Amino acid sequence: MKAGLDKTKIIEAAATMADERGIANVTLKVLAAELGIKSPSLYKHFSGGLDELNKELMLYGWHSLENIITKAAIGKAKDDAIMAICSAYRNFAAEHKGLFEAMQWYNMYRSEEHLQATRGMISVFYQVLDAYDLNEEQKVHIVRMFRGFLQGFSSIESHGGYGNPLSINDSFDFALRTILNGIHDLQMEAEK
Amino acid sequence: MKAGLDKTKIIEAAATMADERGIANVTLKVLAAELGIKSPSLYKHFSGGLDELNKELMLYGWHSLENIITKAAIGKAKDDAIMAICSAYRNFAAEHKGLFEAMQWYNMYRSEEHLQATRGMISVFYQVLDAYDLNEEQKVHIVRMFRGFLQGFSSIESHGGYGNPLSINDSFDFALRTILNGIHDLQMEAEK
DNA sequence: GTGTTTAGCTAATTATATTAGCTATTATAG
DNA sequence: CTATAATAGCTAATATAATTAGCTAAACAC
Repeated sequence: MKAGLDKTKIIEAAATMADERGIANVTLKVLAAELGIKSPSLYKHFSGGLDELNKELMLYGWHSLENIITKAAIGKAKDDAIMAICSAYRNFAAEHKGLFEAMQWYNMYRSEEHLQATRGMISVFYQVLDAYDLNEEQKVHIVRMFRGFLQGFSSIESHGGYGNPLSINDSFDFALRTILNGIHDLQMEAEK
Repeated sequence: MKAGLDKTKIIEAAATMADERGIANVTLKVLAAELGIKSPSLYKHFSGGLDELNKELMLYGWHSLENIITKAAIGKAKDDAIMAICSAYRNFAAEHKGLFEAMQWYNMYRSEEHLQATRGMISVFYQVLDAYDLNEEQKVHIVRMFRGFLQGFSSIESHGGYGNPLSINDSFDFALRTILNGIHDLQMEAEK
């Protein structure tokens, strides 16, 4: 009973490690070494082993992202708020490549917990959209579009999939403006 | 020299298996068993082992997708062509969950080959966009937006990440219309 | 036909995850 | 405070997958 470890500390260490070496290189062995313990000891905290650790990493990641975009939206509304949370999302993915990987990668074949984990982040989008004159169905479509775009764009960008790095910011802005225009169009229809 | 295997046959078998059980469950052992050989024999075809197999799977996936969206665009132009290739992309992801996983998952820390692999698919988008009056920079932004959206949307959908399954088609249509409107707006500016 | 390549094999090695069982430290009941 | 219970850590052992080494026989080249 030397290293005063708990689940949280271990998950944070694993997240840091994932960002540094990639999620695939976070093994129980090397994680334990980093924490100054032996790998079997990790089972005292995660009886489900590596699998459970990955799941917790996924949950931790989505909760972190939720917090970050929530803070990004403070004091902002409408288009400003949307741009803020989208940028925060993108930055999070860029700064936490490994964790972001875990957030998507893990979810294979386990949608239940993943749905739960993303619920908080999604509700931030819905709250921001409440400031617009949109019906429920429209909001669903818009949130899904944002989620799809943000996840894909961030993922591609993180992996260096966008050849020319020069204007990625411009591409991101272009995309956000395009979606915002779509929202504005729905507004105009509603006002008729 | 019994089983007349070659790289292509092995990759196709691995792809099928990935779609059935998930990419993480495609092990050399079980793949070899499926092919009627022993796992060390796979090294005669892939000296790089599992790693190389995954890379080949990634390449195979992007080339397949390229072919599929190319065919989807035949006889179509402008908005029709775009909708066709986007739907084909989405369907491909839905029908090849495991392979699609490999296409994204693998690329971690190896962007070179991934860039090569996606080039073909990307050029299909550029060709379709040639029918519009857009400058090069605008095309870059639009293609990046499509890629981001399609990858993220398809990935989330495949993993059951969109809670209510009822209107996912509508959400997809909404998103495509939104992006197309963005393109049309650029057109109108160009005509001034 | 003889010689070479090579796709397959078995056996052995390495690496990781995981389980079992032990121990000492911490926490708790009295 | 002391006795007792939990538990975080350990070592040793097991299981499974990837990989390497070296062998063999089928296919092929001439």
